[in-house]
Amino acid sequence: MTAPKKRKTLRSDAKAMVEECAGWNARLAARCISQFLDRELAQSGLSIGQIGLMAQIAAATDDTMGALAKRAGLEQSTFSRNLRVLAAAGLIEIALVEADQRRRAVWLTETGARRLEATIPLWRKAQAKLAKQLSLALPRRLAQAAQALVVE
Amino acid sequence: MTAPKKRKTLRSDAKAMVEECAGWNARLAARCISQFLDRELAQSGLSIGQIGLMAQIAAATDDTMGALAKRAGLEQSTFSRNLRVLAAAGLIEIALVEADQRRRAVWLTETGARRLEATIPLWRKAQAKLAKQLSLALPRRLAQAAQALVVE
DNA sequence: GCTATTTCCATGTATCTACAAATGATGTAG
DNA sequence: CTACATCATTTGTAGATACATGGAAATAGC
Repeated sequence: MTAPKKRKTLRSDAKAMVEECAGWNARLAARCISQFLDRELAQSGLSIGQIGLMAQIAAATDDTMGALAKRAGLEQSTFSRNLRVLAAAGLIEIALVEADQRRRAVWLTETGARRLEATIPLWRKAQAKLAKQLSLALPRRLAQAAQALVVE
Repeated sequence: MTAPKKRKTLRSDAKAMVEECAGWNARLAARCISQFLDRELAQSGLSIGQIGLMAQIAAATDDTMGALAKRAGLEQSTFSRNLRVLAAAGLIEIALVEADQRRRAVWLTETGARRLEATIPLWRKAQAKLAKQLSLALPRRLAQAAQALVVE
């Protein structure tokens, strides 16, 4: 009647972790879905991440960077850097706010707006294709619940 | 009876995209959940991503890198690079397979195994805390469904 | 007004992610 | 046995992500 081997316990614990960990599963899902959409939308020349960012900007009315980052659920520093890629591509513009020189205002350029517009039908098609394999309510509910975790 | 302004359409389309896009929502959820877990597990000195990787390795029996990457749902190049961080930290070992010098075998070091073991109770606590705010079945089902998208 | 604090954004640093191409080892046709 | 295809992994390149920190502008106290 010796004690069970530690390593065997570790292995089964690890297996449970892999199967059940919300973080692992959420990231795995995000990777797979992003890869799928990136491939479906490859002809647009934009990644699904960039499209999402542009949509965030297009959907906003007059927000500055901090507010946008928060709504996007991104670290302000991450948001800032991601925007630079879009700005370098000529899809958005970033400018100082007259009234408060700390702030930055962001908007789509004409080019950016056209690109986003052109991408929407492709996105709809891809999203529909996706919906055949998984319930779209799933990621939506998950995102909604997850956002509550990081209210600071 | 003029045609509606294009930009207005774009704004509402963008709003729908932000709310409904499975890719955006999945990534948003993954970010929030990972941030939450990283903070809960900060004292372990490991990120939830690293913990997940180590669990994958511990759960496997005798796989080499390609197979592991596939099960982890990661690009093999991504997997390879992520492992290097763990190897540099002395948590895993990577070695050539005798029989086929193209392949690499991977396992936890003694240190790595102890670290993972020590982290499991913390992870359980964090996961339980998480479960109070969202159904753990949600990410699990999503991951399962999403993996089907990228079978090649 | 003038200093101290706060606010907003950018940068330094490090990891995660993926696609394309390169490298190196093994298998195979002739 | 040699050239060629195939396979497993790494490297090149580029973007995404976050924490800690830095720097400039605005606000609060006095």
